[in-house]
Amino acid sequence: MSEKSIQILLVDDHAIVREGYRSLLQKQPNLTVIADARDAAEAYQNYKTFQPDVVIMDISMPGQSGLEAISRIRQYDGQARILVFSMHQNPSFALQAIRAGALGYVTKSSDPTLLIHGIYQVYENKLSLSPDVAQALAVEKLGQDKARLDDLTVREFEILRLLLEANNNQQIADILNISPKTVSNSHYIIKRKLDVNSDIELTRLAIRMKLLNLRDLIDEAE
Amino acid sequence: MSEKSIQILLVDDHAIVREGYRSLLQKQPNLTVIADARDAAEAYQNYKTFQPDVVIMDISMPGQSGLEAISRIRQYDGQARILVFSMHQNPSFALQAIRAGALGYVTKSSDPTLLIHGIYQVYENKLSLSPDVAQALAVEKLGQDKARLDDLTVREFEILRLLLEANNNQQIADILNISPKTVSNSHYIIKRKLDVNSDIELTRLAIRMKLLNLRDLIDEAE
DNA sequence: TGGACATCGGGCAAATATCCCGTTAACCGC
DNA sequence: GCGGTTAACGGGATATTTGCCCGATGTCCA
Repeated sequence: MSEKSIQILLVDDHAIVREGYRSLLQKQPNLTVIADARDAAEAYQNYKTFQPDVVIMDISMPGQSGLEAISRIRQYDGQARILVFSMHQNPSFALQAIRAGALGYVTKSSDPTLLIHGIYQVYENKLSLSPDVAQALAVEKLGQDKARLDDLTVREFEILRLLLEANNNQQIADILNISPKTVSNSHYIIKRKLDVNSDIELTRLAIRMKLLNLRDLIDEAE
Repeated sequence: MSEKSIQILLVDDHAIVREGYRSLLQKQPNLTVIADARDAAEAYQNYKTFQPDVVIMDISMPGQSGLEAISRIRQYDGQARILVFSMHQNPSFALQAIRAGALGYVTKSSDPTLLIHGIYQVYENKLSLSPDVAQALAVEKLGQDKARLDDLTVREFEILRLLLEANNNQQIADILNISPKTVSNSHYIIKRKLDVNSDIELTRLAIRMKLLNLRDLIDEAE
């Protein structure tokens, strides 16, 4: 055990979840939560201010996503150690998070000890994936449908996510601070890479790939 | 202030979130967490065992849903006071929860004080909705959402169905022996009648309305 | 230092969307 | 049968988007 405590920055948009982290992590003598943040911009600011050892990040946040925050933090500090703690078991999310610069990916439905373990792993610059995601990623290698999704760059994936939330090009441009023309170009590239000819096909594909959360779409319980 | 503490049963499948509840609620002198549960069956059992004053319930759980748990608990005890604490801002979820027998619905992104406030409200058998959901529900009432599909003519409905099967305008024109221009016009009218402004929104709406059979799209079960 | 990639956006022709309009035909109550 | 109503069809005109190209810049890495 090291004498020095690991300094942690928490990023999650839900107050109750931040509260849970704090309570859980405080039981670990070697872990100290020194700051938290509720969105990508605040995460970046607080990273610069507090220089934490490890960042714990939820990637499903409204507006600018966790992926964006990961990229920006890693751009500022190539040594930043980021552990994603996400509700998505979909391995494509994990893959994109790792590509954006995360070192770890643990699902929220995992046992809390896995989160603790992941923090120590990431602190030592080791990759850490929770078993469910690791297995899903392994299985996925065998499939071909998902391979196309993995052809997307991190940025394209981000734009796809925003498109699926029914933002138009201008809104996405505003969120990402880029030109609508770039969004439009990416939109086209995404469709070409995914081999679809229309937004309807794109949306159907996204549902099959579980990029779109059905629970958000469906009113009645099944 | 009452002398007696309010006894609470927590239901959530995420350990980290249960931890957050405990930490948050323990700070309130009048609230005591006497039990928790991680799924619908356990919630029902523990309700019978502990007879809590208020149940705090997450409705997005794997397997049997929170809505089901609400129904069963209310069937067992028509006086049960249940507060749903959910990540979904979609007012339809709130509506269904209330219909199932919940007395309150607070979103997880709300300020934590709203949860505390909601608990006291529900304890006194008062309805409690967080402002974001209340507003969304109100807006929905004014609207339109359900009957809009009925505004479509038979022909428009037919064209919509073909569009959703990922046919383009020319293919539909060939199938129906009409001009592509007519298909294009109908496509536009459909979007206007359904009040959407992109095909992505159109597809999402179609899924909500169950025009698109999810089973046709999704191979694996959730 | 050179090569592979990612990101960003301009250009431009082709296609489509959007909103208007008129025509035809069917149905319905009286 | 006769107005009234509504559905179906599709042309015209313009605004907007799409599809595909291109080059500029930045980053990572061997």
